[in-house]
Amino acid sequence: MLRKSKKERQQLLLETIEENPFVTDEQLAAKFGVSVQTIRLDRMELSIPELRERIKDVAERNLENEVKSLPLDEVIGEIIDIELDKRAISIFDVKKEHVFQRNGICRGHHLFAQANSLCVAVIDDELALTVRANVVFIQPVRAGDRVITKAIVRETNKEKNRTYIDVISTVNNEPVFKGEFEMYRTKGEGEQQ
Amino acid sequence: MLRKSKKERQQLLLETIEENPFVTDEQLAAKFGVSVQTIRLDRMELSIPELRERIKDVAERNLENEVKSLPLDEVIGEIIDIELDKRAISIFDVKKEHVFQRNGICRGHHLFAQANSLCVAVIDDELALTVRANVVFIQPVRAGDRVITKAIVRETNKEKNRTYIDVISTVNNEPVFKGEFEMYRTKGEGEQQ
DNA sequence: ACTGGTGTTAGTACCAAGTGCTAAAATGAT
DNA sequence: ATCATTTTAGCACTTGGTACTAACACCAGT
Repeated sequence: MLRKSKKERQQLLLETIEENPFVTDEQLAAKFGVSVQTIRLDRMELSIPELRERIKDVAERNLENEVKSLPLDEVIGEIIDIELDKRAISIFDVKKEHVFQRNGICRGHHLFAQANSLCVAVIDDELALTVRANVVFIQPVRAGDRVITKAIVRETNKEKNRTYIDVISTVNNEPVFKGEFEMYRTKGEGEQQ
Repeated sequence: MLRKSKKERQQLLLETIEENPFVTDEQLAAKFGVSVQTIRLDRMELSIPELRERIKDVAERNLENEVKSLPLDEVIGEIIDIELDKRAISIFDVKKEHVFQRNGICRGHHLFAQANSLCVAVIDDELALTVRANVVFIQPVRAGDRVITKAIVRETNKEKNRTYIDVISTVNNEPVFKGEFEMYRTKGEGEQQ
C-alpha cells in the first residue's frame, strides 16, 4: 500500500472526521496505516479535538436545535385565546433562527405558518384543511418582535364545507401581515377526501 | 438538611438528567448530598446510562435531526435546478413530521414554505421579500409524497421593485398546490454590482 | 438483645480514549 | 554522510465511568 504524504493524510483526516465525528484515533490509524501517535500529532496540528469533545459538540448543537425544530409539527406560535368557530389569538416571538441572516427580516413562511395553524386550530372539526389563501406582508418583521395574530371566522358555508377566516398579525399594534383563508372542513355532510 | 428518601431522590435524578444530560455523577452526588456510589446505584436501578453514553445518544439523535431541522432556516426543499430571475425547481420529500397525526395530510404551511423559499431563491438580488401571495391547495399531500415545485418568473417591474412569480407544485405529475407571489427586491434584474 | 433487610458508603481493579511528555527510530533531501 | 522532518514507542496521568466486594448504619420484628 502506497502510503500518502503527510499533507494528503491530514486532508483526508479532516474530511473523514467531518463526515463521521464518531471515529476513534485507533480506527483512523488503522484506516491510514499509521500509528495512533501519528494520528494524534495530526489532530494537534489541525486543532481537531478528541472524540469525546467532538461528540459533545454535536450533542450541544443538537440540544439547541431541538428547541428550534419542535415547533415544526406543532402549532406555530402560542394560542392565548380561542373561541371555537369564532376567533382565536396566538403570539409568536420571532427569534434569530426565523430571520434572514443577511438583513434580519423574518422569513415570510413563518408568518404564514402562524396564521395558517391558527386557522386550523380555530375550526371545531376533526378535519380542517387549507384550500386557498391570499396573504399580504405589510411590514417587515424582525428578530425580537412579538407577533400577535388574530383569526376571525367570517363565514361558514355548510353546503360547500367551507369556512372563511380573516387573519391580521400585528407587532406593537402595527399591522405586519394580513390574510384571507378558505378552509375545508368535514362537519355537516362528512365528505372525506 | 433533611435528606430525601430514595424514591424522591431517584425521581429528582430522572428529572435532572432529563433536563441536563451533561451532568456527571459527581455533580449529582454533590447536588443530592449523597456519595457518588449511591448515584451510581440509582442509575443502575433506573437504567440510566453513563454520561458519555447519554451525550452520544443526544449526538446521534442529532445526526438524524440535522436533516429535519436544517430546513427551518434554509431553503425548504432541495433546489435541483435554477436559472436566476427566470425559473427554479425544488423537491421536498414529505415526512411524517410534516403531516397532521390525525389524518396524515401535509400541513399547508410546509407547501407554502417550499414555494415561498423557492421564490426568494430564484431572485438574483441581495434582498428579496414576499409582499403578497395567493395560494391554492389543490389536492391533499401525504407523508411519503415527493413534491416537485416549479417557480417561473412572470414579470419584473423595475420602477416598482417588484417581481411576480408563478408557482406550481406537483406530486406524481398531478398538481397539488399553486400560487402567485409578488416579491419585493432592491434592484431590477441584471443590475448587480 | 439478636437478626434481617434496606440503604448507603468505601475501596479496589479495570476500561476507553484520550493528553503530555520524552526519546528513539525511520525516512527523505541535499 | 548528515541533517531535518516525520513517525513511532513508551510511560505517567486524566475523566468518568463499570464491576465487584466489603463494611457500615439504621430501623423493624420476634
